[in-house]
Amino acid sequence: MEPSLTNNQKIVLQALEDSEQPLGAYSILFNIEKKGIKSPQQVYRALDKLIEIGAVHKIESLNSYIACKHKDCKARESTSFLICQECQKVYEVLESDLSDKFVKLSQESNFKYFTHNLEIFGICDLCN
Amino acid sequence: MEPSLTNNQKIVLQALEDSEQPLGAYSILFNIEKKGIKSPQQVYRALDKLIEIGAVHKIESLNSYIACKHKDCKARESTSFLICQECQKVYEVLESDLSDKFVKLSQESNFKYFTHNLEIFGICDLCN
DNA sequence: TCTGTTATGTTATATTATAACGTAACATAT
DNA sequence: ATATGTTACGTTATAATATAACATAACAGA
Repeated sequence: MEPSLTNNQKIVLQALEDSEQPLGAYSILFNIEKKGIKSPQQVYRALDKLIEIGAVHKIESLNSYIACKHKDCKARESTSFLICQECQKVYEVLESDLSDKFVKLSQESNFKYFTHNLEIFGICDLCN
Repeated sequence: MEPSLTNNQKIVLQALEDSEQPLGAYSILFNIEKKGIKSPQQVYRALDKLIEIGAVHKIESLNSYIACKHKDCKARESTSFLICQECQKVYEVLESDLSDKFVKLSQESNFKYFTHNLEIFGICDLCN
């Protein structure tokens, strides 16, 4: 079942969905001040929840956030991205065999795999 | 040929080498204040250079840094880590076929691979 | 209605990172 | 040896990212 979003969460999510690029928290805040959101806290709280339910992912190396384009995304914790260094767009990769690969890789070090974060940088189709 | 390090760079690198866990920049600063390092700038500058020559890597999701244990590390840009959620230790993975895998993965989206950052979270051998 | 839980608003502060400026150290070309 | 370019250094200030802490509101279920 779909979790219902609060007003603030909807506003933050909408801001991310309207953006081609990932947005930082303060950039989101700036975009939605006209809608009554006044403090970083409100943004970060909404982001926390949206990330928890998989509607938003964080790009760690950019300290930025994107709306997930996939319905009911399973990437609550593990995420894989292609990040274009030219246009800044982020493409989420959904490859279940990636996790398999990482499980195996981990095992070689007797490491118990839980989650992963993969960020691939390069040039996207459109910019090439 | 080995690039020679300046005094500040040596001090920062030593702090990281002495640590079992990755350290944040301000944590490094705290550790080496007694050696005359007084400002974040000095730490960040040293880190920039150390990262550039491959002696130090940044763990993006932790905003922290580790000394590379490999001689003349080739991971100037692409890095792969196993991060233990129990003891916080970070193990660097050197698998050249990872890059190959990511190149192929990228190609499927007509994306031109440059570099990557992989962070795998789980439990290490010692903590298991 | 009481109570527990979740969301909200708000102020303040912590944490991480860079900008900007002036000076020093040093290599090397004249 | 000195002028010049480059790299490093020291220092102060500030930007950018994220969380703490506290009071209040909204709401569901016992």
